[in-house]
Amino acid sequence: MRGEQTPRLREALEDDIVAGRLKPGQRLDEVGLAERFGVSRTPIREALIQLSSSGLVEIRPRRGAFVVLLGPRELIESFELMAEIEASCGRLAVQRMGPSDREAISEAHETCRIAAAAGDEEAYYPANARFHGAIYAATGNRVLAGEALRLQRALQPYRRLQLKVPRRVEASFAEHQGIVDALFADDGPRAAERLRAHVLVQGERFMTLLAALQAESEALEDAG
Amino acid sequence: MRGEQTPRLREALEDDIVAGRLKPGQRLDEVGLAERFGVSRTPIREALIQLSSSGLVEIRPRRGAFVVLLGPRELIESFELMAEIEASCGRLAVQRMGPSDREAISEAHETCRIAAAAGDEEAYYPANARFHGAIYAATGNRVLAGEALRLQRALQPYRRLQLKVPRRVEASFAEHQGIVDALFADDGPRAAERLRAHVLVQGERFMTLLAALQAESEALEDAG
DNA sequence: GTCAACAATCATGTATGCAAGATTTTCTCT
DNA sequence: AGAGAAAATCTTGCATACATGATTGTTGAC
Repeated sequence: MRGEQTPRLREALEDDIVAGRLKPGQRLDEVGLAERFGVSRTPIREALIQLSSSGLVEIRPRRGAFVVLLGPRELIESFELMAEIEASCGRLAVQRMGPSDREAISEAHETCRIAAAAGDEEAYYPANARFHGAIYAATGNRVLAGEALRLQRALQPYRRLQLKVPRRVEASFAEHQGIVDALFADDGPRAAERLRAHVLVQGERFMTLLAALQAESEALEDAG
Repeated sequence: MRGEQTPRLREALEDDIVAGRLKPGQRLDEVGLAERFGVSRTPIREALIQLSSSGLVEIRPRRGAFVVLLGPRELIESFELMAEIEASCGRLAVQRMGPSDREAISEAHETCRIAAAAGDEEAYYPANARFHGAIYAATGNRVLAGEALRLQRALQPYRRLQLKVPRRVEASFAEHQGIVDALFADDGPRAAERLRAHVLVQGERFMTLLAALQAESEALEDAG
């Protein structure tokens, strides 16, 4: 056995969670994961601890590790934090982005346009992540960009649940257009405001969906 | 042996780092720490992994764990992130703070005043942390407040090095006064701007100090 | 039939053992 | 004596073992 299992395991689990193969609330059995990856519990535990620090996993003492399931309040608060950070990124990006940053943003935006025009939600997700990532990178602040990326991933499992919101992709792309316009007009405050609104409205859309789902499940409970 | 060593160890190490008893760049030997705390390496390792995720420790594969020593660039970037988050907190606090929040801010501010008037740097530190913490809490957003607190602690070891900057405490308190004025005048944008400036200027002061220290050490090298 | 208590089972938390990479020391050659 | 290579030492990364708290299943009483 030649070293460095933990990073690989962390990434694999992270991918599984972000991609939705491991669902929020699901329990992560150490022995099961150890068998699945062909390692002992030790590196699995270390990977889980790292994931708990990045917000994707919750470890309850003596109870085990669970894929984080944010409650409504935490979700709202997380989206608000995300909105604030994205707004900051937008303002700073306007001040500092160079030609290659503009190119990266334009390119990701075009990829979004294609996916949106085709109504291809599966393609829109990664394009959207790249678009926002390009804005983070354009700030030139790696610490800030790293925080933004971490939060983006932590919230990804919940964005995934928005699949059924009608015309979601079209609305998102229209907002992107407004953001790009502000960025390329070197209007920092406007870019910040539009990014903030873009993220907050996502959160709100999600909460609406959540309320609908809860009402539905309660109706089922009453019926059953 | 009755469970749950890891959290205790994490807190103890965190305190040591934040309080400066473990200095940036210092190596953290697993065996040594295990002996010191009277446990095996396993919970020590887990605590170190957690600290690495919260930004206080850096783990280099096969090399060991080190108290994080941010380079100039990372320091500037971290202070900028902190400034953005604090600005957001200020703006949101104006929108949402209740009477008890105002009281907590006032109280912490008065404690700062006393420490500043006495020129008591040791007392000013915790009072300053409480003042900022009261603003985070006033946002009503626990996720945001948690992030702000995490960053505050990650940067604490570097703030500590500013001890020798002349009239630092007086300048800081004067800035606090401006922040409080804006907050209590319900002027969100102004509070945000003043908080941003307050944190950024701290970073700049620190960088100036750092440059001076480096010049000094280089002069010593040349002489020796 | 339901609930409670107890026993058996299971998973986690920690300790210990071992292999491999990193570091330091020593030895050799120039 | 200094530089480089080889060996000894040390430390980390992972595997395994074991004890304790959690969970589940069973039995018995009401």
